[in-house]
Amino acid sequence: MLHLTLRQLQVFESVARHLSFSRAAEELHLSQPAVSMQIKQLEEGVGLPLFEQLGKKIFLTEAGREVFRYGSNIGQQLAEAETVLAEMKGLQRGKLVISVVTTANYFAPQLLALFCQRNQNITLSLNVVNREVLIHQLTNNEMDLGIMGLPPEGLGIDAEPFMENPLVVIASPNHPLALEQNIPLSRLAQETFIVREMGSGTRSAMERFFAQHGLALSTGMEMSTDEAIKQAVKAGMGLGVVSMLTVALELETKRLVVLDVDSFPIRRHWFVVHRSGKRLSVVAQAFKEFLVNEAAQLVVA
Amino acid sequence: MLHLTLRQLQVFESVARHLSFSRAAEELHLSQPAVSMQIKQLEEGVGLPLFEQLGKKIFLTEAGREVFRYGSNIGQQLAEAETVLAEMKGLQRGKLVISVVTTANYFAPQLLALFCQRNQNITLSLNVVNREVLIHQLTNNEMDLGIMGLPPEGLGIDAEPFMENPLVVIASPNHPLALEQNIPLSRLAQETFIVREMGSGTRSAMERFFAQHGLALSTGMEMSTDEAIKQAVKAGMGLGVVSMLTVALELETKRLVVLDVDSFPIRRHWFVVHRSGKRLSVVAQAFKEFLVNEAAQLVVA
DNA sequence: TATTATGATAATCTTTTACTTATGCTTCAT
DNA sequence: ATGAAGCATAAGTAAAAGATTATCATAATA
Repeated sequence: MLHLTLRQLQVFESVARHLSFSRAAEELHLSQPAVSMQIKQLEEGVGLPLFEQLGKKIFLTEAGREVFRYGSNIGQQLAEAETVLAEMKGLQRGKLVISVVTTANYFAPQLLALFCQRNQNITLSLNVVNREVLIHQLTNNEMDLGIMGLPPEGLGIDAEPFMENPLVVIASPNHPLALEQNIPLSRLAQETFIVREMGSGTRSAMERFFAQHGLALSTGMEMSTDEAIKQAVKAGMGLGVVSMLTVALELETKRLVVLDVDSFPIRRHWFVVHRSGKRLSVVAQAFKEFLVNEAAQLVVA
Repeated sequence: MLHLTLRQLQVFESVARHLSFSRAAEELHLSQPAVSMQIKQLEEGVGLPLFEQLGKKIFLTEAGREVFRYGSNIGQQLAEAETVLAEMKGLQRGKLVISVVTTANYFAPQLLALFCQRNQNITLSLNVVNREVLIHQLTNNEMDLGIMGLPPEGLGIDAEPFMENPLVVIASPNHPLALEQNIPLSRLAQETFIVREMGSGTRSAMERFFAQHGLALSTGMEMSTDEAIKQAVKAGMGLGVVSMLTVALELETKRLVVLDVDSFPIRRHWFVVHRSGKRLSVVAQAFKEFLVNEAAQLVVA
């Protein structure tokens, strides 16, 4: 094994550049013998003379030229590493791995795009998965931050709310209840609901809500995306409970209406989550703060 | 300036590979705290955490991945340097810079070719220059070895003879003296000689020789190569004095003849030279020995 | 809940590193 | 031939590097 130190290479580089021990010593603010010793040790480590002295001039040997070449490469690698790491300390560079729950797909991309726009040179990876998978990723440390509506408890997860997430009842504009006001909650017991699959955060929240109010929920089809629920509701196959954010377009274009049911909307929040105890990178920390401080205004607008 | 040591990188590499401090400690035959400390110091030097611990598993941070990448590159450079240098210690690799005097161009390439053939992986650079330039290169250490017929004295040059270099008088086959035998040296005083330029080794040797024998040399044209002299002599423009080696072909094909002059041939040698005190590389040393031991037989054959 | 595995921390010791100054030797230039 | 320049060598020193063992904290596991 080649035994040498970076210090030796550094001193060697200076000597090779000046072709003078004394000049190198000056440059490095060392005594001349200190330089001689470093070179001597390097030569011992390498096992070959690196300089030859003829008269009062010194020259690089062939071996010296090789060491110079490799030493330069190494120096370059170090310099490059230094700048990259320096950039990572600031916000100039970094990688951010984010997973969001299916529903968040309606607004998360906007936020990420905006954040990346502000901080160039940040590489981003976005995964859209369902709640269960996200929890799995979270416990396995496969991501930096997650966005979800219903953080699991007791799994050592830090969750911070950053935006409202009202759940509303949607119906086709042709639905009998479409124009009514102050619909009593109990009235919904007669209706059929198109719901998300088990394990979905929206589904859980919805079930809990109805249970709390002593209502039996009659579920029709199960859909694995909010998009599918919207289509089914549009087609008049029943009512739906979805996040307000997912139906902005449909409301505007009158494809769907929000029913004015008592106790609705269900008040929930979006949370940014990460495994507790995880040391967030500079970038991750910045993104989290970005969400907490600005996301609410940005998405509304 | 990024402050880190190769030791730190080495330990880091092991930890990153095992994703375990304890495993790395085993591999490196160290105690676990020793590993912890190296990593800690590296992290301090870098200014960023390289690992994060979640539960009892550790993960590389983004910064850690970068350090791993650059560290690997550096390790690779070191390994490559090691093999190259190891090869240079043997004869498996090396570079040889040779300069030869113009006349030696008639036999030096054969020798070099043979040497390279025997020792693959040796890079060779051959310069053909005149005597003055060669001496200049020699004093400036611009080459490893030189081949010349008349080593300068008093310039701190080591010269070792390795092959005979007889100088003969050549003439056109039609020359009046062509068929004569035992031509007295004095007879040459009536002839015109085509000579090499001043500073040429052959020219110097020739002048010295005539002077020693009390003869005035009448010179005609000056030529800067032996080839040109041969052409002029062939054309009947005068006599020439050249190294025997340069006219082998012309003698065989009767384009030229060697005159049988008393005291001729001038007995000289080819010398392999280098600046005295120069540390010859393994390759240069080998080539020098090759010349001294084998060149004579090889070129004759 | 007790055990075990893993890493962090503390105290300590030895060795090596990275220098220094003083001095000597060689070569070049005056 | 004498001085100056340049590198090597020797002796000495303060700091650090690189370990060790012992102990502690934490989290997964049985």
